[in-house]
Amino acid sequence: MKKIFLKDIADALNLSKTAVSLVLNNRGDENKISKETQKRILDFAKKNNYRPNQMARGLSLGKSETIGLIVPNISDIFYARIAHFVEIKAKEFGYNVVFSSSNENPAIEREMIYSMLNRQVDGLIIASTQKNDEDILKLKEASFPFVLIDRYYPNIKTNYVIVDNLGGTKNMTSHLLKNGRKKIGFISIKSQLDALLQRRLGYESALTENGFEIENNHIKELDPFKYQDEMKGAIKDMVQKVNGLDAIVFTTHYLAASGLRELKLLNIAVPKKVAIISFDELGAFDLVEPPITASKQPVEAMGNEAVEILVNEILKKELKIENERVLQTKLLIRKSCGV
Amino acid sequence: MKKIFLKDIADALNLSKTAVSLVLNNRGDENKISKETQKRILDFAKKNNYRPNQMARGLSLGKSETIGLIVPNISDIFYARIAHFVEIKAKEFGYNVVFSSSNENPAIEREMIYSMLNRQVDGLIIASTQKNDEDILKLKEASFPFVLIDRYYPNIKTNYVIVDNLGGTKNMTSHLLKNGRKKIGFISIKSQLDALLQRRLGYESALTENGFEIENNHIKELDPFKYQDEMKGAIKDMVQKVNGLDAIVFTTHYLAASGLRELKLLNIAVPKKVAIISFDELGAFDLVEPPITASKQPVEAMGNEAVEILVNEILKKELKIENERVLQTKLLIRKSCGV
DNA sequence: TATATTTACTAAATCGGTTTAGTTTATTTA
DNA sequence: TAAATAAACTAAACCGATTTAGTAAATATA
Repeated sequence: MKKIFLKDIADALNLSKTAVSLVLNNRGDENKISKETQKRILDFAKKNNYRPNQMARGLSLGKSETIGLIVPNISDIFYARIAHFVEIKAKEFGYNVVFSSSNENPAIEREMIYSMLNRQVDGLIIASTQKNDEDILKLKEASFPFVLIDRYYPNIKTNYVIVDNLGGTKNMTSHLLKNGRKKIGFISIKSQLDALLQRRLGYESALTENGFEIENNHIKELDPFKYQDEMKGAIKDMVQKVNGLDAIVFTTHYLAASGLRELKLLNIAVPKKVAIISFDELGAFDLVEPPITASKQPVEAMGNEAVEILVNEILKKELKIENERVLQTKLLIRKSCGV
Repeated sequence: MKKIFLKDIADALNLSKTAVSLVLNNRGDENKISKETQKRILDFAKKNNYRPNQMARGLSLGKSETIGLIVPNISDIFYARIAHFVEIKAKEFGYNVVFSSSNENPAIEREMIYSMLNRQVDGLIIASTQKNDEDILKLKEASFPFVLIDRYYPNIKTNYVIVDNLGGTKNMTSHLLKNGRKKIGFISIKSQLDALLQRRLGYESALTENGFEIENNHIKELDPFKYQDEMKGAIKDMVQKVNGLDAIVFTTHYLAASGLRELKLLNIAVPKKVAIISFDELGAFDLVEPPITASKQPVEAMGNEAVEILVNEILKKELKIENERVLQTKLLIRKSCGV
């Protein structure tokens, strides 16, 4: 079963490449290729298992029916799930997905963007490091179809699909206050990401709106690559030293997991002494002890909407609609915040 | 900043496309392009941010510097992590990665294989549904470079990287026996996957080697798509009904998680009444109550080795070495099996 | 000084598709 | 019955790279 090309079909049937190409692209009728010839071509192609070389096709058409997905880290279950739903939705529209991880490094992200452009992806979905204003602007100026997901650039008007980080965290913090907690800490990652800033603002606004002061030493922002080492100190400071906090808001699932791990090692009772709550969750958060209350992100909707917006953008001719979607998180109440 | 092509560089510098192409591919010296001309080309290309169209390049070269990765489901953390390490290693060798999920459907897997071949991937890494003998054989006959990962075809000689499923499960079962458990159950997925068969054999051989009978009603194989519904019944049968088992071996992380969930709902004490142990683990298995003893798979090594073997295969000229790698799992002992 | 070799390039073919601009033959229409 | 139209195709250009087979001018060798 050797590989067969357009020319082979044309030669075998005594036709031109043009005729064969037209028919195989479902444009036989409009180009008045006789039904009989069409059938001959289709049958021969099927029998010989013809499959067009997508490189040649892509070169000729200037497109590839491929979407590029750039995420910080595909082994983070959050982005893995995004990728999963992006892939499913993309396939519905006939697109394949190429992915790359930037590892939170803007230089790698830039490299990935251009590498994908060179590979003629038809559009990009990017969960950006948010330090690439320049390249995002270039994409925009070039009218290249793209959608930001999970992270966006507040100062650049683009299509994006994000969640309401402020609202979600405010909600979480209010939940703790409602449950009687008075001294609530906040553990996040040191980062310029707007999502994390918004989460902090959500925490702060819940406090102030409820008549509490914002205390700087109730807030810890850990190094993104060393948070596991820094967690113990942070928890000790907040809970065991002078602060005596009775609750902690974690801004990511991995911080919450790491935090709980340290709380257990330090023998601090959760939620009795300290309640914890997490922005975003892991599949096993209902199984840990205690089960962790968390704001669940609508990952499936995020993936779906990003693809829908992108495909629309790819196919559209002139219309210039900006799609800015802010989805809501959902608080899953479990036992880590007390009753 | 508009897009620039090889021809533009040639025209601007009054040179031929040939010269420019040779220099940009680092073959200026061997083709006696003067140092001065080389510098002019390199400078101009850099200044104008030239990036070759990879479709044209791929068409011309018959290769794409891209590796295809086909997994059952990218949102399964196990495969997400495989993808992560595959991507990192591939990048080291200068390859990009295209991924697709087969959703355990052999028809989709076949479609993905051919779609990727049409996109001129240089090689494939496949965690197969294991129901595609035909296509795997075709790949082999065509001498197309590929490596199976996680799942292989016992009857087809190929490159593969898998783990010692039998040994790992035997080890797990022995661990339970050593801890004094006498009536050990086995919960798996109904499937033809050799990995799951081996895990069952591992369980059985540990039992027989230690003088225990294999009891068919101690073994449950759940529907892969309905295991969450079937889990409660399985646990009830095994623990609460006549069987009165005192331990359960789960063959995947999601079965263990689901099983623990039901055990908790049924108020069955773990490990006091029933010990549990899991093949493969989730990141939070050390945080759940009780922390789950599990066989950890060497995901990073699997990804790395698969890529190394594949790249070797892609680059090699004649030599025909079969690489069959069976890696060992590592038992992480936690509290779910008793002391 | 005539010939051979080297240097520094280039023209054109090629990869495998798509597409534009025709062409030939048969059928209508005036 | 000649001119116009329609039917059913095809030749060749094109996408943007790589590569083969040369070539003209400069230098070396006999």
